[in-house]
Amino acid sequence: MTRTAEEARTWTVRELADELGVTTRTLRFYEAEGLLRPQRLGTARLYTARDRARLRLILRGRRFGMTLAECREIVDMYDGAATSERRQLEVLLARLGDVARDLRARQDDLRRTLAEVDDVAARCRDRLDELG
Amino acid sequence: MTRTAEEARTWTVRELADELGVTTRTLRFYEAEGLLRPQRLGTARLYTARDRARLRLILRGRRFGMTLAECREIVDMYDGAATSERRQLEVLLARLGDVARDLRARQDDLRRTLAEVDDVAARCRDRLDELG
DNA sequence: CTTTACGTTTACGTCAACGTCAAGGAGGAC
DNA sequence: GTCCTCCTTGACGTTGACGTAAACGTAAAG
Repeated sequence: MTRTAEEARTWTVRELADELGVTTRTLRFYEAEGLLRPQRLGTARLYTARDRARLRLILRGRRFGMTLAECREIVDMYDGAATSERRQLEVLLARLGDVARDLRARQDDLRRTLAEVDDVAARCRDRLDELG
Repeated sequence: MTRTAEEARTWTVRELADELGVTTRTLRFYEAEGLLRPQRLGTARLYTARDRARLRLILRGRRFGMTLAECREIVDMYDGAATSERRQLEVLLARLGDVARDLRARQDDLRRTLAEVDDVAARCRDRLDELG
């Protein structure tokens, strides 16, 4: 499977939905919200590797508790990275900095949470040991 | 400020809400949902350090996209860690393991996301360099 | 004693993110 | 042809997590 072959591949709604664990309703909803713009083959939707990549980004954002509006901002940024307009690149770079900062804050948050959970687990084990 | 002094301190709805960046409506809602059980001074709510700790846990869960039901499970677990019933401790320990696994998966997810964001930012900078 | 600034409960409203249902088109199997 | 299955587009329903408004209590300030 060459690179071009992989990138030329397309998906139907069902294929893409099943692969990424969402319903077809979700895909249509995202399209109505302007997050995806699959091509059409007649009336049927046809998703490219690019659409698939966008969708994966969106779903990851959702897992982090982002709203669809925030997800859209992110995926649009990824698309904007190919521009050649100086001003747009600068704006984009600044936004990316914000996003990165936010992500790092989340990492810290997550680290603390995990440490606490591990701590509670340790206390549990101690109690169990005490109980023989 | 001794330890006991700090732990003996109480908060009104407004104080707690303002400090943790939520509305009083949210605190009352959480109470109605059984996530918080502040004492009463007459009819007024009085939150202890313990309530505050629970609330912080809940809010952190929310930031991670957890539902209130999931948050409740977590905070109840923290409370349950002091039990002396063997069976309950074992169940709790197992659940904690699940939670920890999930958290670690999220960490990986975050790491990948951050790497991608950094990558896009780097490509931006390259483009800017090319443009002089 | 009234005003002002809180607090309270109860009830209904809202918004996001879909689910669900109805009514039908397109294309293959038989 | 006629099923059958999958797809389509609306349109309305649902759920979670609050917001908002009404109607009232309370306690300190002037």
